[in-house]
Amino acid sequence: MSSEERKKTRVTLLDVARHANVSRATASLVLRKSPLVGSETRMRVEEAMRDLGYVYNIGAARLRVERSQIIGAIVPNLTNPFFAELLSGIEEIIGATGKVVILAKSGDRVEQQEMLLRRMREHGVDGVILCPAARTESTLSEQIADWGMPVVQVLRHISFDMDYVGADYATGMRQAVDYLASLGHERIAFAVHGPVHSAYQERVDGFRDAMLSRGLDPRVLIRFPTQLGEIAKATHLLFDRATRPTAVICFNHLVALGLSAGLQDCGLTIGRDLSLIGFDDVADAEAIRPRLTSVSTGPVAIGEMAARLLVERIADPALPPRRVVNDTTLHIRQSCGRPT
Amino acid sequence: MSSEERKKTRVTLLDVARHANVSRATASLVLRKSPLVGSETRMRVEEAMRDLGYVYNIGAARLRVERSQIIGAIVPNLTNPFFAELLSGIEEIIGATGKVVILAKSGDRVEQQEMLLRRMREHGVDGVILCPAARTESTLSEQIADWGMPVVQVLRHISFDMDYVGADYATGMRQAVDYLASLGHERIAFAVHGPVHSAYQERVDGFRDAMLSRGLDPRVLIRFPTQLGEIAKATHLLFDRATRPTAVICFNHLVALGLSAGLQDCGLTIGRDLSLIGFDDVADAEAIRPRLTSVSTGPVAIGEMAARLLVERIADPALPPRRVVNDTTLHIRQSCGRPT
DNA sequence: CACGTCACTTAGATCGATCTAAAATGTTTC
DNA sequence: GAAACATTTTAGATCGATCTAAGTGACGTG
Repeated sequence: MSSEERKKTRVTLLDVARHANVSRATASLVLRKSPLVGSETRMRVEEAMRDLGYVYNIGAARLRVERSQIIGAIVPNLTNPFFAELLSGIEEIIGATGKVVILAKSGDRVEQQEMLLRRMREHGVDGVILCPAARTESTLSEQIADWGMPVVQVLRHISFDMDYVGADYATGMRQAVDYLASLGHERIAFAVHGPVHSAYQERVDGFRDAMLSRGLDPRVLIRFPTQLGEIAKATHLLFDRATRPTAVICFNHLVALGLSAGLQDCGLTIGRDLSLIGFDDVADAEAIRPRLTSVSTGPVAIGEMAARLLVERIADPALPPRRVVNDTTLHIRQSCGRPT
Repeated sequence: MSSEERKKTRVTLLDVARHANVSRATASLVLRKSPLVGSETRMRVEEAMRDLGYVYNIGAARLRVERSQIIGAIVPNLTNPFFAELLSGIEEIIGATGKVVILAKSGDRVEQQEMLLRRMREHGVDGVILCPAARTESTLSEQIADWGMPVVQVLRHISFDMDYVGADYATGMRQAVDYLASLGHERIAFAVHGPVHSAYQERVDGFRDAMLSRGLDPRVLIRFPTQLGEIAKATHLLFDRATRPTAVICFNHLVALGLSAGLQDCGLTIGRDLSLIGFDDVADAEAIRPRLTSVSTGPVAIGEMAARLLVERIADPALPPRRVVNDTTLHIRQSCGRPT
């Protein structure tokens, strides 16, 4: 019990076994709650574990059984609250199953992502939840299959051969466009930013399709800087073209936040001078003023679902690949009005 | 090379050795870049590794050497962007040293935290960065010492015997109070929320000391709900007392965001009708309108510093405990004016 | 009383790396 | 040509768990 004795060498199962007058094998059975051991023996062993302050060594166990109880999560970055919420959902579910999450950010760089995947394999992760970096080759999925590593794609996908959890961006776009159109808007811009990936493409395509089916001009894509601070300063991009839009749909929470700020800086009143619709709707969104009408994609729920899928995939690698596409909902608040 | 052969049994160092016509020991030396092996042999082994698609098994290695290359990070939650930024800093530094971060959230619950610490010990983490849950007993530090586990406290501290990295909340408070006082404010409220812990206490004490040294009444502490959505709705608490404050200092980013929204909902103009100062200044802060004057604590830098300290602590457990207290800076923007 | 059954218990091999101590090989030196 | 030395290489034990296959009693039965 006292700290000095234990400090040098960690307490091992063999120590426990000796202390309880049983064999290592029996102690191991107690550890794994096997029904084979007698209740009197079980109690003796459990007491010995407490007495000695025994700590299970998962690493050693993993050498025998093929299960590390570690899963990996790779996201582009963490300062974007959207990914933080995603991660929160992942950690919640994985933690509840007794596993542990290794966290890493790729910075949307393919080489970094490759390095991280290797590192995770070295750690023997049971599986990985991956939000693929922009420009990830689809051949990565073959490599992953080759490695025999269970992987769930989240938010973005590079292959149909791996599980995927995301949101229905196209429908979200349609909801936004339809709502604006119903208010009478015709010149609607889509404010995009960041690298191109499947989620980007789906939003852009969704925007175009929704606009076309309304008979509206789908070509007004305006590209904003990546950094939040720069977006507000670039607000003028909205007005640099011949025909000025009466409404803007934002690519994500960052763009919405930036433009909301930028428009106010220009002295414009959102919802009156220009209508604004956000995308993603992270937790902070409800505290922005003016209240932003926004398409919600539910990052926490996506993270939870991805974690569940990964757990199932690990349990049964032969399962056919599944795609879970969450519904989006349009939260109508106060940033949209009739065009002027 | 082809996927079928390898799928059953993972490629081991022994396979590599055989393929390169050397012993397991030699292959191991190559792996660890020992200068002992001849350059011709080294090349042969490295080629074999590539040919067979060998992946290092850290878990197996860890059984011999006492180093898992895993560190743990425990934070109260992840949806608060403050902690997400902290984590981003941690991951950045730990990742750069070739280690990996296990992430977990305690939900500010002591039992959960205890369970997580145990789980991390089972995984043999080399050390832990811990933001202690509220109401953590200071005896935890003795247990941790007993375990011989390197731990760095971040943002909150429970003991002087462990390393600590945080921000100088007291000085931050003084900066805020001084600034408001210099504008002529005398009735300044401190809007707090959440559980009580060292960082909470330091802010409260800092507020009181700063107010007292200006000869102002330090007793106006107003407690707001924990959830962001509730804060805005509770804004009226500011005006429920006999003498209404002319300025409010916010406990953190969430309170600042909530009150900023709530005040606007009341039809008040921030900076004119009431002055508001934020605390923490996460990345989003620069995009809030009106621009919030705010005390910045630099979460990313704190995370980075904590990670560096942990790495040093792991390298030399005998080091005396250190405390790193980052300076805070007051970012003056537009949410404060003269009292009316 | 021998034998089969039931309920536990255990010895020893095993997972994939590292480490020690010794062996093999090559090079100088006298 | 042998001893001394430097340079590489290796056999085998080891880390702490799990797993297989076999062992030990106790008990009931024909």
